[in-house]
Amino acid sequence: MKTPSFRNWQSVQDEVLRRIHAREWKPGELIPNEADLAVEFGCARSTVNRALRALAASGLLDRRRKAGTRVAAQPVAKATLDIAMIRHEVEERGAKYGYQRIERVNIVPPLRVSGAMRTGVNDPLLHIRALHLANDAPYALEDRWINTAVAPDADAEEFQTLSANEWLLKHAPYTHGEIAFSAGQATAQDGAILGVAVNSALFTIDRLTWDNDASVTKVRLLFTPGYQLRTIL
Amino acid sequence: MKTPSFRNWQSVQDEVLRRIHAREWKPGELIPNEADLAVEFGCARSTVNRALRALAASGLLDRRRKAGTRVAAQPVAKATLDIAMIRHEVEERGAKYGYQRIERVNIVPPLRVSGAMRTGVNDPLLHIRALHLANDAPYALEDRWINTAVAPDADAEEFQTLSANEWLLKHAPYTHGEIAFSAGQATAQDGAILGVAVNSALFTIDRLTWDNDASVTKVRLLFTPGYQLRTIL
DNA sequence: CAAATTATTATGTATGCACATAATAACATT
DNA sequence: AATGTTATTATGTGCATACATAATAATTTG
Repeated sequence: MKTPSFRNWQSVQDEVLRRIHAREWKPGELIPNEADLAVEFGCARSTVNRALRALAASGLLDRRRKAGTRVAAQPVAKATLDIAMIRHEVEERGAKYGYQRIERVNIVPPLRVSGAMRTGVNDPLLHIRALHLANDAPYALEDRWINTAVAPDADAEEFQTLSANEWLLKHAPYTHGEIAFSAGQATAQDGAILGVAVNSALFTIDRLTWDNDASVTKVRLLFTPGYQLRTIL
Repeated sequence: MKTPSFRNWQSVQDEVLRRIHAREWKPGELIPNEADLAVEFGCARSTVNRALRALAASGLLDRRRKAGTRVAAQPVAKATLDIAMIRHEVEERGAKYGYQRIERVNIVPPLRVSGAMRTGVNDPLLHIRALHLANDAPYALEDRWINTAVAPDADAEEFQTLSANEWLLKHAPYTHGEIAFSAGQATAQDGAILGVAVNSALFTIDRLTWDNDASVTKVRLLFTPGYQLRTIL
């Protein structure tokens, strides 16, 4: 039985996936090492390494120096979500994007906000509430705090026609962040703005971004009922 | 001004990130090409390529043959979620996992299910409803359809003590899938099982997996109020 | 036998070179 | 000026070699 030749990393990776999928290589078991696979596939060892690297990053393989490479015993599926600017999201759905500022104040935030953002309890932050629209209908309600110690230019921005997110993307780079997805019930106030009944289920995204050790912005987005975030596995 | 030497791909990548972050290389602009960066950094061109590759995959850079490499004009943040088995999710939160089968029948599904799974309109599927528990309290309600043409051994499984997801992970590999996150309101029936009021907001996950062109399983998970899915940016 | 040390192994990476490929720029033709 | 062809360029990749590193296995010591 002559093994077909796999002369590039993509076909090596496809064959590896095929063997995993066909359970020729079972979860938890060691697979042949790079050097042996290179001989078998008729390619260079670094080509095998290149093929296996992404599979390890995606959680399908578990690789250890000396111990070798195993098919992950408990594969954890990974779903990657693109967190796009809301304008793009709306426009990609073929709708017309709109934005309305509801409120903009410079105030001392509640403790849960200053605590999360690690700002001083008496430090004022810029608080902005705004509504995003799709075809003139409410799409998402935004409640945002901006740390003007990190983004001082925000103090001069009205955010009347430009959303804070679009402004921040241009003026306040972040190094990392945290994001959470949940379901919450509409309050009377939020429900009135979004045009939905009290206690409607709203898909909720909470996000906090950091520039190294300093928080940049903390935002809560409430999406109108029917909103779905989709991706592929 | 002597440029420090970056002798490995990680430090090259860190420096590239620093320049992007500091807006030395602005969004939308071309950055020096690989060969020039290699000279500047005092390393091999393939080391630069190695460093830039992941940044392109993560959306920070936009790379084109001949045109060169640009800082992405509109960076799209990517959030990667681990879709773990519910048992692991519960146990990682320090709780005791529990499982209760509610129902198991072999029936012809509604059209929206056979349509989504691309099975015949008169083909019976295995329908399983089950409750996942954390510390003996409801955690998630599962409503699942299994395509027994693809996973015929499921016909012999009772799913009395073992959840369908755990069984499928061992017996029915999939090649790809689709997943959607949303917020829905609890019906009277589901609310009663989950022990929550009608119209409570429930975080909802819909998932459909495929083995090449054949659907494997379609599942809807309803999580009790307070559930959050978190990750980092 | 247990603990410490050494040897070995498989992955991780850097390099230089060569070739491949997509795609832009330059040039030629009508 | 518009269209077609060719040349050039920057990324993408394969290869062979060498070295680095983590970590397991084997050997040595008490």
